[in-house]
Amino acid sequence: MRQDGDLISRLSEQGYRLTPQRMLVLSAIANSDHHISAEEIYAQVVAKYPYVNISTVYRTLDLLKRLDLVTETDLGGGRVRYHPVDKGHHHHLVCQECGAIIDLDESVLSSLQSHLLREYKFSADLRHLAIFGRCTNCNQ
Amino acid sequence: MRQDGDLISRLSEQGYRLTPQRMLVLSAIANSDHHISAEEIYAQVVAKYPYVNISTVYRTLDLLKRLDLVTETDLGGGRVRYHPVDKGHHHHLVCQECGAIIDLDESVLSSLQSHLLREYKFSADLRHLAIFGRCTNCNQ
DNA sequence: AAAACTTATGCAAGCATTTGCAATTAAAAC
DNA sequence: GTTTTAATTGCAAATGCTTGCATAAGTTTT
Repeated sequence: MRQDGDLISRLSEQGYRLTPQRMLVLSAIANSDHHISAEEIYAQVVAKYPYVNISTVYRTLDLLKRLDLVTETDLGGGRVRYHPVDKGHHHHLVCQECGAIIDLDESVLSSLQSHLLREYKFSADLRHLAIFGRCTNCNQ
Repeated sequence: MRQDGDLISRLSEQGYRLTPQRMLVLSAIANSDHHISAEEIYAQVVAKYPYVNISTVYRTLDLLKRLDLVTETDLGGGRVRYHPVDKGHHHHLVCQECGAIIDLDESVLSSLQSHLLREYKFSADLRHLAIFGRCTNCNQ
């Protein structure tokens, strides 16, 4: 709980206003123990402060992405999920058959990252990738 | 031109009906020289056969995905793009700054694929991946 | 502390895509 | 060749997310 101080101070450092709406979005993300969706954030925010629009949630998420404070990952299921950068990066293997999600350490993709930088001079953002496929069970 | 015979025969082999709508979607994909979007397919289809609904286009694309005849790739820009599987797989490095797209040979990810299979028993679908990041120019 | 400027929000409309349902079409059974 | 059954479509509504615009709130200048 209450690890949102970091996100909040980063925002104000950079000259952004700490509106009530933003504070609520920030603490919803910081206090969540999983990869949270915009809809889930919105539900938490509205519970405390009813007159907030969901577009404000999306705009705040957009800001946090631009400032590299949260990562955005599409884990399937039709909605994108968010995770604070300072809680560590990792990747996900998503089974398209049963929906199982296997967490993967960041290091698994680090050689790919350096390969792309060396051969293509491309700085890949591989902080939070979802790789789709089939897990052992579903691959029979 | 006219490489859609393959897609069409594959569909009928598997017992699916070859409706006019499907034929038009199929030939739009097969005759396109780039990664085509649903909206582009729809425009081509409607030009020849006006009473087609866009949901039919999406449903046909869905069918083709399930049958592994086309791949779906999110290259950014808010819409997903489609490509026939038999025209070869490759990956894309997408620059989030300038939008440049660098094509990447399939082989670049084959060692990752075998690693995931060996270590995690996960059969990753790495046929047509988009990796986001920054190209040389935009990375200053 | 009022005026001028900038930032952030709410609202409504828009976009790409999906889905439920009823109507149409084709295939299978008789 | 009807009847029964199943597959496919169109339509309209819904979903997740984005955007334009007017209002509101906060900053800066004077």
